[in-house]
Order: sequence, then structure tokens, then C-alpha cells
Amino acid sequence: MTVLPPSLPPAAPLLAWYDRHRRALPFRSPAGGRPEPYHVWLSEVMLQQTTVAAVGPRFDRFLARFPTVQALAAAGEGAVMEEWAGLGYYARARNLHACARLVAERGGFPRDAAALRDLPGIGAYTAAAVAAIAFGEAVVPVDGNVERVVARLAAEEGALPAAKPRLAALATGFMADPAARARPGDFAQALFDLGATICTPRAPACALCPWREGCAARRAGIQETLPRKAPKRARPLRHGVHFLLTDAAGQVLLRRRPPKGLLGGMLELPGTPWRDAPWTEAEALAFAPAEGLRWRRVPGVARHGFTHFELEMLLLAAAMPALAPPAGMEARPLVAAAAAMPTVMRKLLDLAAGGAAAEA
DNA sequence: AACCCGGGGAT
DNA sequence: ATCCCAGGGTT
Repeated sequence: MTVLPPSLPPAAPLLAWYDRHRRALPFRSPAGGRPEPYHVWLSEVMLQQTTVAAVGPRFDRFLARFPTVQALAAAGEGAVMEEWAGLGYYARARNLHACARLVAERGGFPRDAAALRDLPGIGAYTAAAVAAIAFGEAVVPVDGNVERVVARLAAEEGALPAAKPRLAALATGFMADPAARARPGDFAQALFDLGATICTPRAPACALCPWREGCAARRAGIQETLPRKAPKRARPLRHGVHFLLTDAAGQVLLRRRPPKGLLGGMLELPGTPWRDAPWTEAEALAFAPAEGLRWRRVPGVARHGFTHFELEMLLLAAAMPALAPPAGMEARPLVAAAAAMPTVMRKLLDLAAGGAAAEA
């Protein structure tokens, strides 16, 4: 019998806790059920930097529209991007589609983490998660939950992200325990559930933890300070001006963003570039999608936070009898446009509609 | 190693 | 206002 790394507790208490307290989640198969690889993969991609609460309804909706990986592979990229609208990190949708086509062509998902890792949109974490949950491979997916749990168990005081490899190596050490190796998928999900409900970022509920006796951070009384994180830079404030051009039929003029980069491939209202300095209306009008119109300033501003900057937008509105989209632009009914656009653009539509939420 | 890439919910 | 989330890709 292999010896566990000295800093880790045995797996059995966690698995016993999981058998009693596991969360029932929309994308999770019932206890004892066989996970469908397509479902596991889809949910793991949706869950990348996205909360369980946000994924639940979107997972069901996505599955209703694309029931199998073959159906997803056969769909057009535009349909996939539209279904993803509002979920963020839109490169995930492109990679998801590309991955589906490879898997469909190949006749199924690779069954081990090393081969899964080569597919688009599947990194070290997702490869291990799918391999463990869908195929029972003895690997430990290391997400933010697992990093936090392991950092506390081992009282690892090195700061993230530099400590990431050390924490991943520690987590992998659990697979030396036969109890964990016998149930890799359950063990992974048990770590997720522990991190989400007990070993939380702030105010962990140590009294309820199945590992409370084996946790070095708790013994030292430093559990709330771990994992340590390197300081992050402040987000600058940027400015943009967008144009809402509508016609008598209720259509709005839209533009598609370049395929790569911020909001890649998504629809937007035409506008100025986003820059550090605020725009004057006169300056912004050079970017208007049509000339000779009477643009009227919509009162208020719309704000949206991105990962690395904050954006403040002004909105100018005008009407034409009938839209004649310039090259590279298109017209859609307002409601359909909102459904297909990222949240930052929906906030501009809310502003135009007098929505109080988007005003400053 | 450092950036870039959304959006939402909890505190 | 800040943190953080079942992270991946690029440079």
C-alpha cells in the first residue's frame, strides 16, 4: 500500500461526507448513474470561470438546442455563438464548436486526460475533470476550489499563481490513496463540493468539515488567510460612444466584431474605439454609421466591467425611414438583437429603453 | 511568467 | 467596492 504524502489526510472521510451531502446539480448525473461524456465536457467548459448558479439554466437550454455532440458539430458557428451570448469568454464557444467537430469526426471523446488535453478549449483542468468524472481515470482536476482546499490542508503559504504547480502536485498525491483511486470522479466532485460549501474563500465552516482534524492551516489558525494571492493591478476606466440607429420597422443597425480578441465574433452597436480619454460628441460623430443624421444624446451613461478595464459608454440615437446597412453591418429586430448580443451591449439597449439599472 | 478574455453573485 | 468563480490561450 502506497504511503500518502505526509501533509494530506486520507480520502475516505471526504468520500463518506460526499455520499451524504453531495449537491444535486442540473449538469451532474444522479448518484451511481453513468455520466454522459458530452454532458460532462459541456458543463466543464461552461463552468470555466463561471458560477454553478449561472451555468445551471444555460446548460439545460444549450442541451435542448444541441442534444448530442453530433448535433453541435453539425450546427453553424453563428447559432453556437448566439446560444452562448451572455455567458462571457466567447472564445469558449468557438473552441467548443471546433472541439465538437473533431470529436464527432473521431467518433467519440478520447478517454484519457492526456488525449483530451490536445482538444481545443480543453486545458489541464478540464482534461482531468472529464477523464475523472466521465471515464474514471485516476487524476485530480485542480480548479480554484481544489487549490484552496489543498493550500489549507497543507498550510501552503506560497502565493498564487506561483504556488499553482506545488498545489497541483499535492492534489495529485491524493491518488496514492486507494480509496480515492477507486472513485476518481466522485473524489473530484467531493473536492468541488467541499470547496463550494465548507472550505469557502471567506469564513470557512471548519466545524462541519470532514477533514477538520487533518487540516494544517486550521491547526495553525491561518485557514482564512489561505491561499495567499499575488496583488493584482487596478483596472483603468475607458470610454466609448455607440450609435443606436433604428428604422420604422423596429430594426436596429448592428456590426459584428472581429473574430478574435475582446468579445470576438459577437454583435455590437457601431461605435467609437474604446480609449482612456473621454470622447466629445463632435469627436465621436466621425465614427457614426451614417452621415447627415440628427443624432440625439440618450441621457445617462452605461457602465460595464471587464476583466482588465472598466468601460463607460455614451449613446447617440437617430432614426431612418429604412435601414440600408453599410458594408460589414446588418439590421435586426431589436428583441432579436438583444438576445444575440453580449451583456455590455444589452446595457446600451437598456439605457435607450430608459432602464434604471444601466444609468449612472 | 504575464497578459488577455465576460459576467454575475456573494460579501 | 472587492473577490472569486469546476480556466484556456497567447506571447
